[in-house]
Amino acid sequence: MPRKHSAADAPLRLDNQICFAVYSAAHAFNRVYKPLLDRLGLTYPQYLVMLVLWERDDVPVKDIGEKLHLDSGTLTPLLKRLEAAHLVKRTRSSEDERQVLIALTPQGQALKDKARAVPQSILAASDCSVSELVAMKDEIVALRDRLNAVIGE
Amino acid sequence: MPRKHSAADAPLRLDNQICFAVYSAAHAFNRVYKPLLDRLGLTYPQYLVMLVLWERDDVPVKDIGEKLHLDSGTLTPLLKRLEAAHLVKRTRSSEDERQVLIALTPQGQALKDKARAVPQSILAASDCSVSELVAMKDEIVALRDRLNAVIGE
DNA sequence: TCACATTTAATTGTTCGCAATTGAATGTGG
DNA sequence: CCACATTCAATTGCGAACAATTAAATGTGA
Repeated sequence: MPRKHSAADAPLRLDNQICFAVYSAAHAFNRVYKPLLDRLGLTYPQYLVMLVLWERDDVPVKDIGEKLHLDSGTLTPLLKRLEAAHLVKRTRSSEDERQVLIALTPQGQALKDKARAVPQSILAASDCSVSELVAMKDEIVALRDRLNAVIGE
Repeated sequence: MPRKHSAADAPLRLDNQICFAVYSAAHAFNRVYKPLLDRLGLTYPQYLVMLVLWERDDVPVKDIGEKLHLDSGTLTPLLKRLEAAHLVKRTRSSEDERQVLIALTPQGQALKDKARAVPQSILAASDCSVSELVAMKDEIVALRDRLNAVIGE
């Protein structure tokens, strides 16, 4: 009775790993987003930062980091690039000089209108109903939060 | 009737984006994996390459790239680091000298036994039944494949 | 056979992502 | 008031990830 794989190896098989499903799905999203975001002059992580700022402007770096689960080592250079692109302004808070507040420029605000086309294109590319996507999103978020709970945050 | 957000903005809200759910879940996985893989001396992408090689040894770089959706720009330096760690051997194929074949060293093979503990720890961290995880994985893979179909691969 | 296209890795340059450290500003206990 | 810890952003260094290019090997058609 020949077997291609040992049963003991099943947990190590690539196709059985949910982490690889998530990892490769994230890269697939990135590739779908790329041509859309190129038109806005943004990378995907930059787009995420803009999403945060379009919801609430003039926030410290730390708040952005908490929402996106990113630290200053990632955000500081990214925000400097957004500033070089004239989409945001970085200013030290006068109340607390440790903080740097990130505010949208008029161009940064204006980009929001062009960005509205993006979620529509992604929905189309997903080839899936909105309700299915919402259900999946909620499941994935729940899993993510359980993982984050383990590493204590 | 004051509203915090315009309904027209709903598609742009961070928490409504499945892509961000996937993106942040991938990073959460990475953080859970990190202490486990540190013990093996591997990064997460290196672990993925080892998973491929533990299933099938002595494969060209291109095959690894197709399974993991990565290109030579990512894999070449990664494989050189695995070679420097004495886990793999890189040799030009004699039949087709364009190809570089990746083979496990005895140490690379031996690492598989230490790696068996990893999926168990991840399962525990997920705080979720195996059947639920399998169902989620299949959904995410299906979504990923639909996205990949759009960008043509 | 020979020009030409294709395939395969490697290389270069840019941007993330994170650990670890630094330095300045702020908060706190004695 | 002052030593001390904490907070916050910036910096440094390393490892992905990918686009674009290069170079060598191989395949193909006239």
